[in-house]
Amino acid sequence: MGATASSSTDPADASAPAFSPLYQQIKSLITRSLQSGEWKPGETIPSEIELAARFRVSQGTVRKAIDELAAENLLVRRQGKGTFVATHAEARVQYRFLRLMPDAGPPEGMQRRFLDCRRLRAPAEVSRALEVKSGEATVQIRRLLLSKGRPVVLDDIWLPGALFKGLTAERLSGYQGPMYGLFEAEFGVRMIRADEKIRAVGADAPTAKLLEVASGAPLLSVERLSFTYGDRPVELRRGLYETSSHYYRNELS
Amino acid sequence: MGATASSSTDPADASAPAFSPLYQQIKSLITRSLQSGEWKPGETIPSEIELAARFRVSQGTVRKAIDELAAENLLVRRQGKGTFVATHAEARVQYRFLRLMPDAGPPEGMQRRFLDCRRLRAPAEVSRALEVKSGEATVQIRRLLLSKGRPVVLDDIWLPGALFKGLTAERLSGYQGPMYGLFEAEFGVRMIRADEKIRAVGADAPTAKLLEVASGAPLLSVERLSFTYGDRPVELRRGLYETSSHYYRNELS
DNA sequence: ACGCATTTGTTCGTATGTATT
DNA sequence: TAATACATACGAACAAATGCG
Repeated sequence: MGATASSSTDPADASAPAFSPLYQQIKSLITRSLQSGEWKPGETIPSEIELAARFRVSQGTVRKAIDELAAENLLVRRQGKGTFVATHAEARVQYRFLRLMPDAGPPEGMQRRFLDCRRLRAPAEVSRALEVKSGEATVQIRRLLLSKGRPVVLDDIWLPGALFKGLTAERLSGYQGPMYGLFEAEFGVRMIRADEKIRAVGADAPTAKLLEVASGAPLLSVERLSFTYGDRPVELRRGLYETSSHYYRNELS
Repeated sequence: MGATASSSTDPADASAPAFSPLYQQIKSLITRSLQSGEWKPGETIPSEIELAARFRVSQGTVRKAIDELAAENLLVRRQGKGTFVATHAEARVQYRFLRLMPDAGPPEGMQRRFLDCRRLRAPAEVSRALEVKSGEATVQIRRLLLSKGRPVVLDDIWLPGALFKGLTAERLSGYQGPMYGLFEAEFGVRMIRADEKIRAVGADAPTAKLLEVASGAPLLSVERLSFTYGDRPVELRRGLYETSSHYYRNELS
């Protein structure tokens, strides 16, 4: 068997944390290539046959590894065409992270208005969440989303400054398409999954003004921590949603 | 080859809606057995080998069918023991439907207090959601969930009366464990998945009194429609959550 | 329009490993 | 220890979708 895979005659793979099935090892090798940028979002990865040859395992073993990566939404399989690196430029992917739906009518692409984009030292709470040193540089973005001209979402976003050098309000405004698409295309940071904590809160005065609601009006507070490869947190976001004609959709399954 | 599966020499399977892969056909046969109650929640289903013999296909094909059913949380595989019908009596399953977490401390089992359980004709909105005829009998339940003695959740639940004959406040109060566990054990109705619509609302006067908050206080409104086998809606639930020391957890992946 | 090569999808068979009883 | 059941791994063949010449 190949050099990479475990072997009954040569079990001395000192570095590995523990035993794991072959397909899991292949899976982590593929993940590493994704992480390193060997294959970029939207591109195809090598065919199953090629990967099998490269890793010196059977096609079925590669297949099982890819199956799991596809189930985790890191890869997308397309019969007859190949296997592609998932990208936030695709509609399907966007709806995984965009949960606010209008009460009536089809899902809408809301207008964006960037209110602020500055660099500042991370507050304690932010640095803790993003796992950067306290006081380290972060990018802070504030934006409004509007539906039919009326404000619906106020987002405050924090990003680690080290990963997003050169991010400005102009870059944000100029980019068409989802913000996560910009992040992956321009900064090589791909959001894989996120945890959210949702509450109902009353609007404070400045927020009420921005969202054009009465002070104290009930708003949905959505606190999101997003992760990239290797479960590294790379975005903290706090959104306030005005839900009188929109709702947050969730599917329990 | 069985009577149901397609065959290259005998493609005349008139009844089937369309062609589908063998393992999909096996999957739907297994689903049918689950639905009919041939294997009950918590029990094992026959081994892969036995099922392969029963359906006249290879073990690998049965395996792929079961893989998908396990991914959909209808079955649970346990190496060395067998494959089990999923049940709401298990902790893992419960947390798929129980999203409210305390800000501090471990997940808690909240106390329940049933305020009401009556039979009445379905209001238009309810009958539409549950897909029963307008005015048909439904069961309506109202309950409070308490954490450390303080009310946190007010639930209003509607069920199709035809499926839940004999459901009373006493049955509900007497049953230890999750309500969905009662439903599956006593009424043979298993909740498979659910759609939720979440908003922020202000507490009206009666609600404020029950939840011991000020009138107009922001509450999370969670409207849930739950489905059983075959995507049949069997529960409509509207919850109001007091989120000053709890939050609704969601994972985007 | 047709056929061919490529790629993923399905199905079978077999052998061996690991967990449970 | 032995039997059982799921898990992993390999190999092989054909089907279906796609794109190219």
